[in-house]
Amino acid sequence: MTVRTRVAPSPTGDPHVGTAYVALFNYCFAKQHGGQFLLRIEDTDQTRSTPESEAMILSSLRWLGLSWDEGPDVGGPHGPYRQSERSALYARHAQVLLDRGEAFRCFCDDARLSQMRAAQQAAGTGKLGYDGRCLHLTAEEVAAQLAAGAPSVVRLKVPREGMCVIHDLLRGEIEIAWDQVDMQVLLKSDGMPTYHLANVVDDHDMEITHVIRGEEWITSAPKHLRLYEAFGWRPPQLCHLPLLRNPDKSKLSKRKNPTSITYYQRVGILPEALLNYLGRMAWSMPNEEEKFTLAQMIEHFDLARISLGGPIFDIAKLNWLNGRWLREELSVDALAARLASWALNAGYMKEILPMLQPRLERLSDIGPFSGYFLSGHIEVDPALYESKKLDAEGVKRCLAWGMWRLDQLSAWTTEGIEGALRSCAVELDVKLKDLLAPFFPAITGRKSATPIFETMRVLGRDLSRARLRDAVQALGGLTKGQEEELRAAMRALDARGGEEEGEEG
RNA sequence: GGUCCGUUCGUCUAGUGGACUAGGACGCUGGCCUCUCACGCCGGCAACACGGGUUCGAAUCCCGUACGGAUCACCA
Repeated sequence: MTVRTRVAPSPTGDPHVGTAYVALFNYCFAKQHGGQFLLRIEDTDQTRSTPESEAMILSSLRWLGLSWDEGPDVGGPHGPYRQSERSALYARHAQVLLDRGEAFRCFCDDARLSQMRAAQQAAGTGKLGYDGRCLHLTAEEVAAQLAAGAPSVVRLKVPREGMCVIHDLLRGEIEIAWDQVDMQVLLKSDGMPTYHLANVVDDHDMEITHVIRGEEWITSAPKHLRLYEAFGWRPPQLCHLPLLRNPDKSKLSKRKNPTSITYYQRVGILPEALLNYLGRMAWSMPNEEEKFTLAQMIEHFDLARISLGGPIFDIAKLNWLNGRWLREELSVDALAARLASWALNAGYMKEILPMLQPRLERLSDIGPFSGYFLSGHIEVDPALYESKKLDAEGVKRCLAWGMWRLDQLSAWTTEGIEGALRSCAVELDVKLKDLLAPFFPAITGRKSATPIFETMRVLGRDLSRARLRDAVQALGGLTKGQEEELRAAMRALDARGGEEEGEEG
């Protein structure tokens, strides 16, 4: 049996380092066993998935040097590799489950479900999850509802007693009582599958032998095992990797740490070094060498060398490792070539020069003027943030509010940035000029500079965000209370709420 | 809160019952090298969460406690 592993990112945001981390381990495991590694796009969430995000994920993983034997761009015998193109397959399989009595139609709407949850919460018995109301519908009742055009979902039947035993390659046997497992929705009312159904159907169809994914999936493993059983399929080996953490130990998130691969690319981390560092997360070479290539990692890879405590993503150590790669592996020629492909090239010059040209008196002015277009982080000088119109708290509020509004932008364009910041000024009831004042030092390190919207656009979302965050932090940061208050105010302003990124593993 | 997973220096980790006076690396720090800085080299600080067992012997095995994390969606 050939080993086949996969990484299955959801194209709902920036390419996440966690995705690369999980991809790396899957890749090494497969390659070491002479097997295949595939890439599958889990875009069943129609409202959040975007083609731009998918493209960035693919190019980021390629940039790192990871390649896949089968995937949406390279094809393969088990395609398509994009779940949105496989809908018919899931609907068919949901029907099989319905026919076998392993699943049931459910007509409960949002209102009833939230009412049910509220009641369960109030009862405080600790028993949560779908109460099984539609489980008792007769075939006639279901047919009648369907005929009447009532929207419905398909839910999985789950035993109400007994234990589910998960065999985890890293942790041994994990037992979870079936009554802790919800009767998961498999097919949404829009006809799309949920992650759980699509994942199981695809892993089986694509002959995945080992599912190596993040620890966050442990508690839904019983649902997956139940599905394999219901279909009569043999489940793959499961292996749950420890999660990458923020310095405060919580799951790595962009609110607290840069998480986008493109950020690390932008600040000048070499792909080899980032991959190397990710390989050092929870794993070590037998000889404890810190620096190694992908080929060396494959050669020595061993699941037994994975430690289970969640590693904190430490940028200081990543920087040190990157420095070693820079000075130990690159000749001056090679370094020059790297710098050229990074930013010291005509393409990038042509992006920033239109902003610079009107401000130049001598060619040499390019030095002081272009510094912030090439730097990573900017040193924060509090004096530059002093404002006649706003107090220190007001300045921080402008920066934080603007940063969050910018986060909500789906496309990072000059117009989008301008629009977002203009509405911030209205929302905070300050003049645009006063709102923007602290953005100049935060983004460029100067009180005045090139046009801020276009400058931020060129710098990119990740770096702009990181610099804004640095500024807020260096100005004393927001207290938990202030942050909560501000976020609440923002939530109140827009009834809806956009939230954090998520990805498979 | 229920369930599950985890716990070795601040951080990444080595360690799979005796070789542990717990090793390496980042960071911090003292020094050397040196026109400065960086690199490099030498040194220092710093950890087995706690309590019970099992054993001749426990960082390593078992139980409990504490702490941390994840998860409880028609998101993945």
